[in-house]
Amino acid sequence: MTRQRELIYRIVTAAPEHRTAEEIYDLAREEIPSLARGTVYRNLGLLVQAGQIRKLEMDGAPARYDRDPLTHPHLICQRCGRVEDLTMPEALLAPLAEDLGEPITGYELKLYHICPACRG
Amino acid sequence: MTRQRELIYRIVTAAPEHRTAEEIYDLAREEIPSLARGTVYRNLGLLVQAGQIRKLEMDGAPARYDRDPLTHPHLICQRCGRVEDLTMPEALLAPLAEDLGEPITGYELKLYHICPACRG
DNA sequence: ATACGTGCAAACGCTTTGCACTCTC
DNA sequence: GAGAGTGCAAAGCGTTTGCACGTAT
Repeated sequence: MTRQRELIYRIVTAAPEHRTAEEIYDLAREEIPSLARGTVYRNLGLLVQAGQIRKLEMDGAPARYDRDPLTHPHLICQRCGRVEDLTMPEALLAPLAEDLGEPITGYELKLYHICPACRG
Repeated sequence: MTRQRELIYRIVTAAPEHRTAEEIYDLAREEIPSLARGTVYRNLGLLVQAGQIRKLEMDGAPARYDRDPLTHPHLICQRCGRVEDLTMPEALLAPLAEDLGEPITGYELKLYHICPACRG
């Protein structure tokens, strides 16, 4: 754990925000101005691989990073891209998986809305 | 509807496959060899906007196009990227949306597995 | 003739990567 | 002093776009 990686991890996990690599990069440079963008991407990748954080691909927008590595659904504002975590009764998905007769290795559920702030 | 757009639409809707732009481009050039990649992207975009087909963003892989424009879940092979359509009892999502007390403008549900072919 | 669509190639945005250097153990 | 991690800049990849030309009304 280098200073850089520790900082990046701290930024992702400190707040419930789901930030983009660029946002993390900007925040991190307040503390380590020499930090390189590549280092941010590299470390985010490593943290994801290590199961410490989660990457959220965003449909035509930069990916965002979630401090909670466990699978759970997200509520996404279609206007500003803000992401909120949802809690999902596992029971909800079970019947669907059962119908398939297929072992499911994971899932991804995104709900879209216009957040109160954007609704005005 | 030009010849090119008609062809692209036909390729997407003819088969249940969820093809990438590149695959569609290759297939289309068998019929119109002069077809440009840009034309494929442009027309796919227009068809999506017109609500005739649906674009499926694929998490770090090229997008795929679905002949069914209606929202429905997908079963995706993590190894080869193959996509199958699922039918989702609307009733399943309703309680979740209700809990939010938020108007949902859309959803996206992806289930992941290793398809029989890849499982060997 | 007028508007829309095409082919081509260059640009774009996000992300990854090769490299030489610098830490750390 | 060996191995991992960094900063930098260039490349990569899927996709988009500006432009001049073609094509269909």
